[in-house]
Amino acid sequence: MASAFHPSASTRERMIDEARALFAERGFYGVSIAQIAAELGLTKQALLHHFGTKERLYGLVLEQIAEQLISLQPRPNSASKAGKDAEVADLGPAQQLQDWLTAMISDTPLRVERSRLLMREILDNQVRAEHVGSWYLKPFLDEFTALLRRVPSWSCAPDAQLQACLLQLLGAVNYHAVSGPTVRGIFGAEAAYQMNAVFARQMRQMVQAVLDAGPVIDQ
Amino acid sequence: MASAFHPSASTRERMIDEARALFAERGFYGVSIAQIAAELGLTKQALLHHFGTKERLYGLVLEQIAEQLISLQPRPNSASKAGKDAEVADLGPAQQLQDWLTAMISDTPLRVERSRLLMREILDNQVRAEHVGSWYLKPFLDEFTALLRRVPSWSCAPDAQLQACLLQLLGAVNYHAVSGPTVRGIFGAEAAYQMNAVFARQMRQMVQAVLDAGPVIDQ
DNA sequence: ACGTTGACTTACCGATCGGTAGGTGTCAAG
DNA sequence: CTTGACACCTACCGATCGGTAAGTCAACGT
Repeated sequence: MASAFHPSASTRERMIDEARALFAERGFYGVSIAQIAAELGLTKQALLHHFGTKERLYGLVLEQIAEQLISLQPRPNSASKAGKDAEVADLGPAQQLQDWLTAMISDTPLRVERSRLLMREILDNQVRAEHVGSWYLKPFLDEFTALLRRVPSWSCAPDAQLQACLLQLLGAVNYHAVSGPTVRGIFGAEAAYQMNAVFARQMRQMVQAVLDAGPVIDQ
Repeated sequence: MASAFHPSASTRERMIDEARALFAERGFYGVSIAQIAAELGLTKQALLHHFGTKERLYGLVLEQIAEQLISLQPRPNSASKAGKDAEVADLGPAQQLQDWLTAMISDTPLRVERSRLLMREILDNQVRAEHVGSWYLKPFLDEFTALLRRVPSWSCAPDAQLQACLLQLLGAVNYHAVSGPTVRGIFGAEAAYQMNAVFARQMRQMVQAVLDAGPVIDQ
């Protein structure tokens, strides 16, 4: 098994990368597998050979994203290491959550793609969920919920409130990256640049405000 | 011109209504004009007869939405009327903005459709903007910006900051309606119901926090 | 009675969709 | 040298896409 030399794994990755870029830009129905393949200098049958169906390719893209988002979390679990992990564990869960959300808005192209896909998936899910069994992004949201539950003022709130709060925060955070290119198109690059410089701090203020406010007391 | 009896105008409206519902649910590329027509008991050629192209139909849907969103604004302009308009004028622009955003989250099906379309348009715009001249929703955003500029603490901020702030707020507000059905699908109707009860107040807190914070000072 | 207009139809068009069938070429193991 | 696995190909499928052409049909003004 000298598959380390074999370029096949790398091709698979290139396929998923290109699929992610195009799905993010145009949406599931807005891209054909032939277009994805053409971008790679291949035919659509090469894609179908590796993934079987367009739906499965899309699913793999989303699963990869969920993993990436989870990996952005400041990790306190494997606290066996040493100093730095101990520090992370010492941070309050509220701060960890802040850091996690902040880590999501580093303005890399990859991050923009992730946000766009996240948003699109939430928009399209109810339609496509009828054809697909489970939701690709649920593991990520579950992990996220567990962290918020460790915030003292939120620990007693029902699950629904935690999820509502997190979806709201995620929406706000992702919306930034999503609206970026559109803003650039409408108002020009200069305005977009200024807005980008502002967004990060503004978003952090918002997250702080929501977390501080705590859950709404059920009347 | 006894077109009051003629059902044609009504048919046009029915077409736009159905188009809005389906575009909101599945996106521009996710629906065909034949599907829209089938839902109305017509053929796709009936739609093409009225609107020429799919793109134009979509554009009319968005223009109608922009008008509706603008009309949700508490109106201080035509302050010639009497008492109630005077009251509205007396409300600070910050409160007007709050009210406007709040008015957007009344949980009607129409409102959910509007939010979904708004979000989809922001996602798709950069792709489709290459084929279409201008942006259908710009009038709405302009009106919105003008109102924020009348808030004292924001009046001196550059346009870019106002637009950034508004896009952020709009995103948060609309995200609520958009994520609703997905949440319902994932966590069940009961959780979704609880979350819905929470969202309105949470959103208002967030808006308040962002408005109070004021623009970020350019360093 | 006649012509016009507008709503809506059937009948198409070429292009493209996702997916299947059946290859070809390469490479490594036996 | 053969065999099998794998990556990727051409060729093709039926369905559907947005859009065009040429009508049919009822209601209208004259």
